[in-house]
Amino acid sequence: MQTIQKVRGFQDIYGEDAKKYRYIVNTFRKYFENFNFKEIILPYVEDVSLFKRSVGEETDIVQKEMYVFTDKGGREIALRPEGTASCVRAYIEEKMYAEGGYHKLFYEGAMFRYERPQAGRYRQFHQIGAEIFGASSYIADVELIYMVYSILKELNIDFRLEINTLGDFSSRKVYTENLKYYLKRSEEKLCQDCKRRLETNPLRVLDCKVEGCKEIVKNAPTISDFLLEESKFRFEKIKENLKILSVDFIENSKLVRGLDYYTDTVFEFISQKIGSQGTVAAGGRYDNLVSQLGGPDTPALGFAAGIERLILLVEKLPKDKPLYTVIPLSQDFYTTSLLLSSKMRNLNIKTELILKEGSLKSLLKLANRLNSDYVIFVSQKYELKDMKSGNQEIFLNEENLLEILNSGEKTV
RNA sequence: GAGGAUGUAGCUCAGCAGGCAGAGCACAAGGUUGUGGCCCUUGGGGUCGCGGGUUCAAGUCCCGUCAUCCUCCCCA
Repeated sequence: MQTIQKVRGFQDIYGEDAKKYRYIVNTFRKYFENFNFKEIILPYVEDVSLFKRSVGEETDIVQKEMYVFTDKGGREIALRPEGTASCVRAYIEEKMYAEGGYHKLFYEGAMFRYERPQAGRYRQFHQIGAEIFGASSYIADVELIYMVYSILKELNIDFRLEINTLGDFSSRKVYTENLKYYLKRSEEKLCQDCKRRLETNPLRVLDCKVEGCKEIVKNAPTISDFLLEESKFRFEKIKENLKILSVDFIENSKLVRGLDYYTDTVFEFISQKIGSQGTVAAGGRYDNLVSQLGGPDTPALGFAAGIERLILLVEKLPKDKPLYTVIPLSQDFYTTSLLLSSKMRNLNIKTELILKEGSLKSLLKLANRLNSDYVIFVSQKYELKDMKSGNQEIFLNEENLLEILNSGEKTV
């Protein structure tokens, strides 16, 4: 019979990777909790137009990477390619703004983009991210960056942080026109990709790695000449405060983001250890997006991290609890073993009850492969064996054994 | 969407002048009379990714296809 394989670009995450996945998510959640972000559990599908209007009609994500289908009611639906759009939609639709103040939300889950699979890049991938709505102060930018920085530090990942400012919508628009005008004059010397970028996203040309393009970009107008005082002030304050918080960063005036909605602050956490330019987390401010999607004028900012990419970078997992493996020495002791295991688990002891039959040798071998720290042989008596030292101690009744286990003193 | 590499045992891979499909690890049994790891012996395991073609003969050559990895593009 022909076996069925998983769909291209999709993956089963199990074993060590699943452990890393959970560890990463739990670490993020711990910080979200401490920074008082509230979880929002979002749908995996949205109306296609949501992404067209937020991510940008011209972006690759919308143009060629979205999973789009028509449902039985004739609705044009997309599997979400990112989380921010849904978050903003929910903020508006649920009228959170009506409560006043500001809102700090986080989400986690699968995203879908139809693209060529690569290391740390899948068609279904997972992001964890957070958004802040209604906070215009630069202190929000600082805190968001600081939080992500702290999380990645705790995960013990090797990364660098790059930050930039794109200015507000109008000055960015003016700048983009100027840049385009400048690049047009040297269009012939640009690489094929950049000729295309000139039309789709001129800012991207700044980031091109081709020598010829780098040469042209060198004398191009820079965004800083077009920034409003307000934007300059924000950026300076952010840098100043990040330094005070001991956050290491690199100012990269060529850093641009692929999504259309960013304004002012943008940042990227990059690790050299993975390919594709190595971005593991990124985000920025998007002060116009909420109103653009029909909500009240609301400043906002956020970030998202790619969990698969982080899995590639996490090396050490926190230590597991010690494992106790219960081996009944014959079927006569199955019931006794079940009772013992159940009592151990009630004491919050990680307990593996051996579920198969076989020679003692094979069962002990199995216990060894399960990385058992201790084994308990069950017969008329109980024998506690320390797998590291090989020492054993005999207990004549369950009570005495449980007492020792509960006290945490392994005398063997 | 463009370019390149690779698919042989559960895993890592060898085999290519077309000529009986292999090794190490893992697994199982035993050596060791219910006690793991180290060592030794023996054993079970394969549609050589899939489909077609060339040939007396194809894992090996040719075409197609699917999948994986890498470089771009793009993104987290």
